[in-house]
Amino acid sequence: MRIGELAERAGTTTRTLRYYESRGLLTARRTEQGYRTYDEDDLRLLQQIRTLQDFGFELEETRPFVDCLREGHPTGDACPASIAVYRRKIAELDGLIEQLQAVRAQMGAQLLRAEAELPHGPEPRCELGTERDTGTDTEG
Amino acid sequence: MRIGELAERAGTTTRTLRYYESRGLLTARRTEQGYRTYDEDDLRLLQQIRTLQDFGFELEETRPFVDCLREGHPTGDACPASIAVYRRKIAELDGLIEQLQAVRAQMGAQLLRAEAELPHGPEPRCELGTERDTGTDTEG
DNA sequence: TCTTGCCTTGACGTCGGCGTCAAGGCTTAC
DNA sequence: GTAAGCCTTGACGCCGACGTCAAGGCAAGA
Repeated sequence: MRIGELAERAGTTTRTLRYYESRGLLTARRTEQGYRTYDEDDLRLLQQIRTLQDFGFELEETRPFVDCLREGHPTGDACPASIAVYRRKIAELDGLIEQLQAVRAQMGAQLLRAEAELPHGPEPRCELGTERDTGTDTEG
Repeated sequence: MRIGELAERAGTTTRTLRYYESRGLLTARRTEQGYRTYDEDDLRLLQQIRTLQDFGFELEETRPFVDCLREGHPTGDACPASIAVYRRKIAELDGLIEQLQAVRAQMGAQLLRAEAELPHGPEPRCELGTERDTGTDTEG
């Protein structure tokens, strides 16, 4: 298939595929006329990249998975290098989540304080019955 | 005080302060020589901005807090507009945390699966005695 | 033949929050 | 007088993952 079809099947754009190629992640055969052509393996490789991107991976971080697939493994994470990246990203995620939860807690406290100090009391944003609940729960 | 001192006291750079000024967030009086001068109120305003930035606010989102302080309120969140931003950001945070936790769970599962399918079993990354500890610390 | 629609390469634009450099002015110390 | 150290404005650079535009080639259909 050519670049337009691959892009559409993967739910992305031709620009993105050319960009991946420029980064050395997605190579293409060429027709005599210079058109890029791809096969189903390329589609799988591309889907792997997109999945990881959706997970928040930077492009460079997808490279071990791409290499793994290129080596003939059935999945991109069937290699130690990919697994190492998984581990690193999970640790990053855990740290980030922890940070965000801390910020969330601080902001929640600030909000409560600020609301309490407002001249006219806790601003009735929208009347959900009474003030029994603000709708936000602080579960861990 | 002049820009250098303010920057240092706020733990930031002169470039940043000029940038804030260009965005209309931090105004300055001028000496006859054209030097920017600031007072303690400006420092407080700047600290407010920096705190919010640390919370992950975009500059534009700090504007209501800045306006609030300029109106003479003791804190930047003593105004309805600021509180509205708090609420929005908290909702954003909650959504983001939820997303990240979902991604985290998926990646954890993927990692387990991939490890299990590795030829030589679950890769002994490094032998830390036994598996008594995963060693995650919370960086600042 | 002409239009339509795919493809090519190349190159500049975007966004946010600054970093960094250039060229120069003011003041103070030596 | 000159070097140091502050300040000024202006402008380009950076990062990541592309978007978008330009100018043109190739193929298929009316």
